Amino acid sequence: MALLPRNAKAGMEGVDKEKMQRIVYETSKGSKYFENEEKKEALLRQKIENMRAQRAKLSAADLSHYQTVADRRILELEATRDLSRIWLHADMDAFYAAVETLSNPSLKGKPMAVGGMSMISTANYEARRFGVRAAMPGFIARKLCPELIFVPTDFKKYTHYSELTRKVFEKYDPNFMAASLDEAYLDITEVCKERSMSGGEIAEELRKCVNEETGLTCSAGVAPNRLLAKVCSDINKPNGQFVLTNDRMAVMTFIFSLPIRKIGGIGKVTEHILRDAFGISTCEEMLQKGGLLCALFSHSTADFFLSVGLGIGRTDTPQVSSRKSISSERTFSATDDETLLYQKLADIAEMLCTDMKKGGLCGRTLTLKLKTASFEVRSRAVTSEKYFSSSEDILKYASKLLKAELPISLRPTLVSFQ
DNA sequence: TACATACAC
DNA sequence: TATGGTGTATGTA
Repeated sequence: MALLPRNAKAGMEGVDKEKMQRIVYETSKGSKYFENEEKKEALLRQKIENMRAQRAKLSAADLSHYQTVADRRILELEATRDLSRIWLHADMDAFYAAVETLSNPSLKGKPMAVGGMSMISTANYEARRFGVRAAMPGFIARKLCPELIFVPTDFKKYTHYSELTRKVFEKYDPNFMAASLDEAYLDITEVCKERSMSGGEIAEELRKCVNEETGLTCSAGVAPNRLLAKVCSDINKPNGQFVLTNDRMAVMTFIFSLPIRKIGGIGKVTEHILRDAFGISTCEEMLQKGGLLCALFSHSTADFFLSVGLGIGRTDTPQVSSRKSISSERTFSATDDETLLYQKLADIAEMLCTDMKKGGLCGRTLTLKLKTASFEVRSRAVTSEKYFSSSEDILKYASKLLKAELPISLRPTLVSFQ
């Protein structure tokens, strides 16, 4: 059985979820994609079995040792808790879909998705009631909702509206952090102080201002750190907000009942592992099983899990770091025609080169990413002594990597790291 | 460094 | 008919 869609959202009361899942399953079943997903799930189950076995091997002495490690680490993390800042996470509601509705008001009230038959970027709330989701292929969405209207993506438009929202964010925090076109983190500590307003009042005003400037709605979360603010912005979505006060007890009460999947950085796989190998579903259980986590995960991963259990997150504003990689990838229908594969490779190399020139970037490591006809993903890399940026160099290294993989039926991609 | 995974949007 | 593209982080060998 396939795993649940990754964003089974609220607002779905009175909806036949079983019927939706059956439609998704029936539509996917038997496809190459589906078979690959099953293979991946089998590997995950294997991994979970391995972790259970490792867990069972721990002696009483091991357990008490790791409990001590966890207890000490929890104290150290607690000492770093910072309740002095107020963070706001702003998240535009169904952003791409909302922008498209602004430019075509006849879409209002109708189920609509931005994207095409192979992939959907965003669905409006009317479409979500049918189970239509971001990252769902359009042909499945249409089975769920035959009336669904498809609108092609138009990034220029979304970038324009994104800039309008950022002009508003800037007024509340000149150093705000843009997380994507439709999300941002703002440290509103100073503006709250200067204007003697609460975080909630600032959030109300900011959302009103965003709406006046763009005609779009957003939701906001206000909390003592970014990790919590992000969780909070999802609680009263759409067009709502939620405030978590800067109080240790309030934070602990809030975080303890929270399902781990709500935390940014904990996805489908981690949720599955923690639940099936350790019986952890809530953040409180992260703390309770801290010893096991310290025994079986790396230092940094265990630290992350424990800090989640404590509701501790980043409160600093990191300076914008330079980017670490640039890539260009295209998926096309599978072929084993080598001439055609080299032609596709040359096209992608050209696109990558154009982007690198635009950004004034060059790289030393080139990674060729290959998607096989059966949806397996492989990557092959080379590092050269000197930096390169010309399409000839890119194609030279990429062709060499591709040649070593032939014959193969592919749908490729290109990545260059610097 | 090479490769695979996980995650976010 | 048909399951994306871009970037970051991390674990492991």
